[in-house]
Amino acid sequence: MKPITLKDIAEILGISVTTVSKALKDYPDVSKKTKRLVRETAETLNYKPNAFAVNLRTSESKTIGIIIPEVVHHFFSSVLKGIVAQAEKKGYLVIILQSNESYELEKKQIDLLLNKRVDGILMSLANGTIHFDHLDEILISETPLVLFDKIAKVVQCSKVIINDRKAAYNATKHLIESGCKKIAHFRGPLLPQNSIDRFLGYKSALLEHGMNYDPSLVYILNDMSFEEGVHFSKELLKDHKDVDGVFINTDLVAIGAISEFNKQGIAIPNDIKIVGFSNWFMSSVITPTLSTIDQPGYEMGKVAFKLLYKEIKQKKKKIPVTFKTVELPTNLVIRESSIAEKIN
Amino acid sequence: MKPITLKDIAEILGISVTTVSKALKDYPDVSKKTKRLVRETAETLNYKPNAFAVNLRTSESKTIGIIIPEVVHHFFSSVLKGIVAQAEKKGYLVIILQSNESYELEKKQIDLLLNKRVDGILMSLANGTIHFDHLDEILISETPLVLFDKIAKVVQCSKVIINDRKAAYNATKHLIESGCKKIAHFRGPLLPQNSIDRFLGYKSALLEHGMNYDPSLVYILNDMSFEEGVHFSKELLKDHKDVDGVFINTDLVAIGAISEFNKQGIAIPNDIKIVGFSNWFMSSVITPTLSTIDQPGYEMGKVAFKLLYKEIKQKKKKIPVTFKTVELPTNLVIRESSIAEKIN
DNA sequence: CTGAAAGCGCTTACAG
DNA sequence: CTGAAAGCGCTTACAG
Repeated sequence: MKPITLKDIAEILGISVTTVSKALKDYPDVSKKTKRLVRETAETLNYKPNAFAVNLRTSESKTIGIIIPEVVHHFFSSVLKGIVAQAEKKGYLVIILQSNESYELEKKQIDLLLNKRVDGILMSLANGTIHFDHLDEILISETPLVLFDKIAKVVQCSKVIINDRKAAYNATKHLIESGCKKIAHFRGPLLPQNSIDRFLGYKSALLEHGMNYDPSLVYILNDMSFEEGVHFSKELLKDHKDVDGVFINTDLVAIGAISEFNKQGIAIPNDIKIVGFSNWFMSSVITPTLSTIDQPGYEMGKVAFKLLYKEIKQKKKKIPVTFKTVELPTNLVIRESSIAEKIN
Repeated sequence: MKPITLKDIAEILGISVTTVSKALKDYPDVSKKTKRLVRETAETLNYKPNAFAVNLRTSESKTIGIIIPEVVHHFFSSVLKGIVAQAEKKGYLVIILQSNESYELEKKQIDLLLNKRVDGILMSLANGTIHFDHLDEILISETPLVLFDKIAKVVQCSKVIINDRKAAYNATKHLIESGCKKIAHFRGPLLPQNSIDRFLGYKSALLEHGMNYDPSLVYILNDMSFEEGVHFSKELLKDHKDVDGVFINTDLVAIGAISEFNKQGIAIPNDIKIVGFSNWFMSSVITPTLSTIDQPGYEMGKVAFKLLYKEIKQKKKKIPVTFKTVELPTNLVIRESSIAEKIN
């Protein structure tokens, strides 16, 4: 069954393709009668404009691309959900690609999206990404780009972030105020900005509260898994028997830690207090419930798309684009794992 | 900066657009010298074929669409990951849409994909989907369609499923063999085929092992959340004090149940045994670890794409398509939550 | 109010 | 081995 075209409708009604096209797009210079006729016919035949032709004519695809490090991940899938929901509202479709934390893949995927001529790109960078020439390609092609969460400060584009440093500072400060004297940190890999920032927040909270900063209390994680939470908790207990607080880079790892501490009979929060990061729903549900930093994934996706959408519109109208960095608020959620001991 | 076109290259080299096009596509009837020249120039200018024009000419977009009920969900995001990975290998990009379990949204999204003229569609149906005329639209448009996991048996297309009934049968049988005398079931909503099938498997396992089927032991869940697991565990303990086993539709709910049983001091597996469904990674990590049915999400995504890809190729070659239903094996994973009591 | 014509950037059957 | 020409299905500036 060949799809119906404008030409088909034009022939049936004995009018020109031009008029059919204009009638369907409700141009003011077409008579009401013709419009009605055209619309009825289009309806009856179930006419659908050929998107390929429209794309070619208008040079836009009404499609954007998103590259994230990992799809099976609570935070990123929340962001994805926010993006897709918002995009659909504005008539945009979303192509999803995942870099698996690899620079090489990320680079290749940018090429794929650029070749596809998407109207815009949304990205959160891979841990393996150390230089950013591949992002320059996006900028050179004048494709609007918005980075979120795992960003590169040097890249000239709009960004949506949280203040990782401040959030980590608050988490650590909260541990101090709950009475912790020796606070460890399970941090992410060395490269990504957010694990650097969280580490810096941790460190400055210690120093500003007159506490020692001891590098041996900082453990560098790799894949940020539950298993790493278990493993490094064991290490921590071996290395520092008197540790009484941990600030952990992400909830999944923190839940691994809780599970290990529970197993070893270390009482949380009495022996050791824990604060995680991300507010994964499991953290409100584990025993003990986990204090954490609420990181608004869905909201971040929504805002990132909105920024991108605005840039796409501006580009179309040839208005010069000014880049914006939106910082979303985070929130320290205090639960059982970090409450101060009751005074006996 | 205007993108480079074939015409640009042709003009620079003083040859025709035809020859440039053929040279780049390595047609045999172009001289080696011309090919080399064209390629070098294309390389230097960073030529990228205009995908819109190629789409229009070839009537294919090298893009497929996927509609799933929910992105933020371990099983579906695993499927999505499998699809995206496999599609990328074959040069296809994936548009992601989510129905939020709503028939209306699902219908609208099918229209979006059809209007976009994707080369194929992959779907897992919403719980709210009761009739399937919207799927007929896909078939009428002759767009290849593969359903996975939440399918409709009556729809004429390829499918990737697990044998929910058999898996549920095995889960329940395992509870019986572990010594349970009174086994409850937390099932999913009434409509989706997979919650029906799992219920039927539960029921037939009981009957075939000479046990009573008592409808009051079957609880119908709605959103299959952790909270529902907590809630219905409370109900269950109120209604049936002597229950000693539960087969639960999905791990998240089962983990809610475990958490509530733990809280009430009901010993798992000694007082009550539990088997879940899906093998979410948390189930291997909770205390006690949860027995469950391993449901291969990533694999399902891979297979679904492969089927779709084959149909896309066949359609292109005008080979008539025969629909296939692939049933992926599941696996009962026995952990602490269901082991038989030791004989004292 | 209507329509002929050009053009978006490719691909490919055909001629030479 | 090379190229002129047609055509994919639209949109839109322009003429009448």
